Amino acid sequence: MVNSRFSVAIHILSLIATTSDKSLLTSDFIAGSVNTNPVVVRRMIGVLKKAGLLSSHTGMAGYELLVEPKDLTLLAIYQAIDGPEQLFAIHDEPNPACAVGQKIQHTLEGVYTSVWLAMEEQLQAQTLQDVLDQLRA
Amino acid sequence: MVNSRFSVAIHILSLIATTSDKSLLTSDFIAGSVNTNPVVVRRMIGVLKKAGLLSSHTGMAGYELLVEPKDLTLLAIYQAIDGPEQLFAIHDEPNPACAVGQKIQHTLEGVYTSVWLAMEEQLQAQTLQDVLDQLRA
DNA sequence: CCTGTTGTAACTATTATAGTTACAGGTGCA
DNA sequence: TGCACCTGTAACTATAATAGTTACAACAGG
Repeated sequence: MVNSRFSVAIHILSLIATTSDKSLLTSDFIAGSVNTNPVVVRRMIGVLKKAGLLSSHTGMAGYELLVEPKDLTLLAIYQAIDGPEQLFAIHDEPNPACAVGQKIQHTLEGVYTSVWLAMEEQLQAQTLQDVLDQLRA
Repeated sequence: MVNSRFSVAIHILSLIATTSDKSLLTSDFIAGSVNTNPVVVRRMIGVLKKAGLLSSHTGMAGYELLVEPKDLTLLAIYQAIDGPEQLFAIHDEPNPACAVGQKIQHTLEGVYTSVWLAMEEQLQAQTLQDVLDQLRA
């Protein structure tokens, strides 16, 4: 099980997308919905902002999306948070004197790449708008 | 990034599958190839044994696969290790008084399920034999 | 009986994640 | 101008997962 940052990021972006009164959108308000600490929210928002997904201004309430929900794929959100993440860790320094140890890392990389590509395809196929539609349903 | 247990498990199973002289197969020998502690190996083997993938006998060197490499999918290995794992964590107790908070968990579960199914398909499509072939190549 | 092995419990170390406190500095309004 | 409220960020703590280690009981086979 991986961390919950992806879930929190989607929650935050959904909240920003669905709240029309921007003056309500403070880190404190968002933290109340996510049920966490305002600083955790501001930290996450800083990451999403750096990735160009939203804007904010010091000292002023109100966050705004910079990408239309229908154009914002979950993959873009995922990448904003975790960067070019690797799915599974590979144990380092297996014994190079062993036939298996020598090639296992490269082999596993191939295996994990195919798994990751399948995942990526799914994340690419879903947008924030899809999430919003399901939230409304 | 997830832990390296999946990688270690595949390494161990590959080693067992490719070592014909079973008397060499001690937890110490395997640990030397993986580059970890013998106890870590024995612990992992205990899990794989419990899942019915291999056999061992107290006090006696030599592990043996109970499933043919061509019939042993990576999914089976994955499930042996992590059980019915969830891919991404979902933050708990989002605010039920909020429209987003109220439905986000269920929505995210749907999203993550679709991602997991794609992953599962990939893991199901590859067997230990495929790994062995790549190790030999 | 002795050596080497497995199976396990118990402890420590390391790291990632999340939560918290604190505060500098911006914003806008009375 | 002063004040209340906000963001951005650093620094620290708490918790939990993972891996590594030590220790030892029990078994196998010469």
